[in-house]
Amino acid sequence: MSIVKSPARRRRAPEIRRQNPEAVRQDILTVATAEFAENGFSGARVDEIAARTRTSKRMIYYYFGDKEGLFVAVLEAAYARIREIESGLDLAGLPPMEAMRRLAEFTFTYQNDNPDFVRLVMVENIHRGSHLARSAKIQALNVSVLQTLRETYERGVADGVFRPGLDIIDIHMTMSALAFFNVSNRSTFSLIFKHNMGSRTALTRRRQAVAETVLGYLRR
Amino acid sequence: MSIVKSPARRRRAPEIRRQNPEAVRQDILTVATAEFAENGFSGARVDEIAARTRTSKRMIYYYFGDKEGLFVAVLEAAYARIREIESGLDLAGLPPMEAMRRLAEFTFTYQNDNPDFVRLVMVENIHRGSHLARSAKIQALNVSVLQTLRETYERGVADGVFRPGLDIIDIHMTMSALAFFNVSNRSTFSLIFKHNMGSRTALTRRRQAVAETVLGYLRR
Amino acid sequence: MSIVKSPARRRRAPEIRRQNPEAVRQDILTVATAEFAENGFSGARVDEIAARTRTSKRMIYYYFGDKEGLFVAVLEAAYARIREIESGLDLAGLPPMEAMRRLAEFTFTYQNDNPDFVRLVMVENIHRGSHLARSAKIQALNVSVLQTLRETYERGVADGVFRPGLDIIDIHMTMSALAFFNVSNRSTFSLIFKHNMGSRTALTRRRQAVAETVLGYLRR
Amino acid sequence: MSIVKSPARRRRAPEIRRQNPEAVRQDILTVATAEFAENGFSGARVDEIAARTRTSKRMIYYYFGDKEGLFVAVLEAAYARIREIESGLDLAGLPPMEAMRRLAEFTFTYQNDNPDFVRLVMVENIHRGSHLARSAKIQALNVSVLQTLRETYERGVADGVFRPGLDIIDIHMTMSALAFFNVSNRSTFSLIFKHNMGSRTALTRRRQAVAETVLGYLRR
DNA sequence: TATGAATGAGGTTTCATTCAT
DNA sequence: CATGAATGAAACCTCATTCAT
Repeated sequence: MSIVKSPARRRRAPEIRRQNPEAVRQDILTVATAEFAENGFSGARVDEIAARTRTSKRMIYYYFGDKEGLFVAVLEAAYARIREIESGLDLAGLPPMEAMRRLAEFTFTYQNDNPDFVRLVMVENIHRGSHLARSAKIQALNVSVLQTLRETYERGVADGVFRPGLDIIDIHMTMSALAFFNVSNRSTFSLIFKHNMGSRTALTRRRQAVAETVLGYLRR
Repeated sequence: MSIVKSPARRRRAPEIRRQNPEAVRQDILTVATAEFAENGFSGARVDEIAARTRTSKRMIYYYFGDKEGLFVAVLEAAYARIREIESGLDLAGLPPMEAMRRLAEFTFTYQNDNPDFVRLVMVENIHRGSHLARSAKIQALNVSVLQTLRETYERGVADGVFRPGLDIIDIHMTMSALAFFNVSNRSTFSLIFKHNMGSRTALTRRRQAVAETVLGYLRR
Repeated sequence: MSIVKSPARRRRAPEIRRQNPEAVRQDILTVATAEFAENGFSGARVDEIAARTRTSKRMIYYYFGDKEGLFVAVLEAAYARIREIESGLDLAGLPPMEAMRRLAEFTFTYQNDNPDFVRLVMVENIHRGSHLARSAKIQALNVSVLQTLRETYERGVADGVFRPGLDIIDIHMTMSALAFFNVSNRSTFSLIFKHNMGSRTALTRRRQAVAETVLGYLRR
Repeated sequence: MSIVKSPARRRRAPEIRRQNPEAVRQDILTVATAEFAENGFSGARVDEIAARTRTSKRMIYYYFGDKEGLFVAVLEAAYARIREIESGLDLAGLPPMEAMRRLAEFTFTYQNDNPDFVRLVMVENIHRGSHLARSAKIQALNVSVLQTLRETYERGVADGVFRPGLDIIDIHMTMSALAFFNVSNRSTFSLIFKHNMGSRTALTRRRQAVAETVLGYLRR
């Protein structure tokens, strides 16, 4: 009880609104991911995000500070997801050639199955990485890929199946580029060349072509 | 737009401001290209474009109808430029392997030299190609590449230097992807992997790697 | 006529809304002066100002950029008014003692008749002069007072009616302080000492006391 | 208030956080005094005050009801402090002229050493004394000054050193005005006249000039 | 054809305050 | 007593677009 007269207390119906904060955060993050992926940073509407959430607009600012803070959190979560799955691939147990094909195909499949991730990365690149640069977490997340790739490549060189002297980053870039493009440029490419890149058969064919291309580059 | 700090209106004497309408259009288009490429569609500001133009906002609406119409025109002009240069490459005069390398390297170089083109395509893909779909001109512009590519490929197959049975679109996609990614994802990639993709030496190295990758895929 | 189809044109009733921009600016400025004087900078509401104006909120931003820009303009106008009247006092035509009394009384009367000016200066001081510091015009406006004061003082010293060796700024400060306080601290002072400082007789008495005080300080 | 960047909640063990309630009140009051003095009533942020406190926002509302109640308490405490010191001056032991000089100089010095007091009074005047009017304590606090002043003045008149017939409140007002202005209008005055009013030498000089002015008004 | 003025609708953000535990 | 979570209302500001001359 307050020791001074309490001014105008509004009693609200006791809805079941008590949530655990982590769930609220997650709810916002999920909705925001979709909205930013769909409309870009400037095109996304905080109002729209709030409306699709179980909480209010006010909570978005409570948890994430501002629109940019929310976008940074969305990016971090998106990168965290792919890197986590990636590190569970267990490539060490496969022969180098197999392992490389597996990695290339995983990259391709993941990005095709998760166009939101690809679109968020596109959006962030339009903004010249300014949000990623504000994130402390990002740096730690992304080194593991290169490590895995390096081990596999070196095994392959030792086995005599891969050309020596290649740059790990080059290999990663090639895999990423071929996988990424298939999602990122699908709209314009399909439109211009009347080629449906999203069909099941097209995806299967292209995934194989991509793996071939990568392996062709590596092969002795 | 605000007029802050310039409340004193200067009534300009009706000089002969008669401009060549095509020049006005071009002026607007040039400025708009930079603005859309820099900030995306939603992030671009009509006011900003008008301010950097030698004409007024009214003219933008007069010539292009609305912001979307302007963006469509910007896209059309950007595609027209690359296709025009592409068709001047004269690949028919070169042996197939050389011609393919030339085409891959040109694609890579052009996109690296014209990041605005790449960024506009990214932006349009974020919008799922909706503006391109409104354009009548685009369709006509982009078939020629495939034609050139097909001829070169078939010459190579006939000469026995290329594998038969490949899909022309696959080849084009591979070239585009590897060239495009180098510009489109430069910000995030550089940031995450601490790898400067824009330096002169990095570009030269990567261009060669890209050409190798493409040729490796084609080679018998 | 536009060369492209015009999207959704809303025809508004042809109200008489065509204003000359200087009038619009003045209208906003007048209303804003009252609002800022009444509620301070943070307490003032742009919405409220707009509502009392013949134009819209949007126009405030069009002409003044933001709330701070508006406040700066309000301050500039307020200072301009008092300095303009001040410079019309024609003190040079009076004997020094008379001239000083006239200046002290004018200062007192003006500030009592224009509490908004006093309150704006209070508000600006709460903000540590940050808005005034942004104004280019202010500096030029306020030198003339000191000049007038100096001439009068020196005439008085020459005539043997004023003590020599006094600081012009000290004299100005004393006049200002005594006049200002009567308005600035009226609320708290009246409340605490049960003394109505605003009545006609109180003002007349106090004005004389203030003039006496200033002249007492100057007198040989 | 936002919790940004600290999403990991620390469930604190229910330590013995039992604080002396008076200490909590004082803590809040100290912080609030600084915040209100710095930013005015509307400009002050309850969140900010809470953040700088050793307790939580809830306690502010528990002890003071609302923002206005807190401001009233801040004002009361500020007035209580100056009046307490004032009553300890022991002017009765000094000859009238000395005593008056002492009082004028004390007023000047106290206000210059306690700009927060001056600023709070400014803020309250902007609000037309509405908070002070709500306070019961204030009235009792401020009569003593006049009493002291009256005794001193009458002694001076009896001694033949002061002019008879002056109004006690006039004298108090003159002292207050000259002292107050030096703090209240320092920002704008310094800015406009390029005169540093806060330096040690400027303060010493001005204090003397103020005392002279007051005594000049009183002197027979 | 050209320009500054004008605007409705909606965008992001902030604030004092209250609730559940 | 104490704390983090929650919130409605309203604040400031921006945007694409149109109008009057």
